[in-house]
Amino acid sequence: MMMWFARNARIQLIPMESPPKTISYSCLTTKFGQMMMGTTTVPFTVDSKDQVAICVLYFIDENVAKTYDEVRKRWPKSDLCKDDARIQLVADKLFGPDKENSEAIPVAILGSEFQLSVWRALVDLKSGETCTYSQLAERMGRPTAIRAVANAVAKNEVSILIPCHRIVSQNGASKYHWGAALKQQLLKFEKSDSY
DNA sequence: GCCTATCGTGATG
DNA sequence: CATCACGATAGGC
Repeated sequence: MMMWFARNARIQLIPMESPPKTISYSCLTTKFGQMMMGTTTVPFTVDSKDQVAICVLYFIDENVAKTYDEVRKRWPKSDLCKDDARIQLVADKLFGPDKENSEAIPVAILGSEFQLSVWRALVDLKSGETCTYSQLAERMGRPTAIRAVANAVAKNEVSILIPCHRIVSQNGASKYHWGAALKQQLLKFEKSDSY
């Protein structure tokens, strides 16, 4: 069985102040299909050393070229550098046996305060747990900003790691950037205890 | 099903 | 700046 990310992997969200200068990327084969991962380097908060953080994680739903174009379009000012070795290193940390007690996975994000708070709320959702857009809005203390929350959810660059698939609409309609079918698969898998 | 309230974004001038 | 159109929504009818 193809490896999948650890169920209770801890995600450390690191806000960026500007788009990454360079994004090192490569493709991965996962249980739910091919993905493209991109990383950048961000400064540690404690010392001045840099660390590698994931800033892009897209499903490749058609082909690599199309997904590359999506990344290119989202990050027009960043240099995209193919770097299989670096991505493999990160992937080895992310996938495999349950990493429940291991170190947090650094994820670099760029967005408004509102978007950051939505994404932080998403990361708090546990595997197998779902939440509606309106529940999320209420949790943020912005009960009427439902559409705004949905917009922010949709801007998530890092699928799976920021688990936007766990947000569902109140009548089960539930859209997803990479297709409602994949979203259902992910949810079913997370509820099935088949890690 | 259609209609409308709602609100952060991004585009546009 | 001001304005406008646009959603991965929800609720009323």
